Amino acid sequence: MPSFYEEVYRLTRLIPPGRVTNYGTIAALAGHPNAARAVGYALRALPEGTDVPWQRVINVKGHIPLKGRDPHETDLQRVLLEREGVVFDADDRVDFRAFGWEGPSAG
DNA sequence: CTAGTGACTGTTT
DNA sequence: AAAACAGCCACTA
Repeated sequence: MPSFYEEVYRLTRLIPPGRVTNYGTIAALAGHPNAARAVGYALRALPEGTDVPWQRVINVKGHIPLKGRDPHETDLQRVLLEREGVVFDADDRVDFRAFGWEGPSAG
């Protein structure tokens, strides 16, 4: 039985390029719809050179808060997403209605 | 097992 | 809309 972390990383890798999703979705796909906290905890533990597209996982606000983390990481998030084709709003936020990813079954 | 912490989210003021 | 409070889960000591 895979650990919660492995599930989170695995599901995060399923997110197609040019799409984004929130922690709640990943948590739900992992089997715990209210474990968004734990999802963020898992992604936070990821290194820089990881093969997990953590940048495609953002909060309901549309981005990752810079609290407790160097702006370099969060800034990289926007850069990576823009390189994938994701467009940011005037408030540096992503529109889930345009780039939101509900899950592998949703397509 | 108990206590503390956090890349979250929803409800209430 | 912004701030404050409560609920949830997993990791660490």
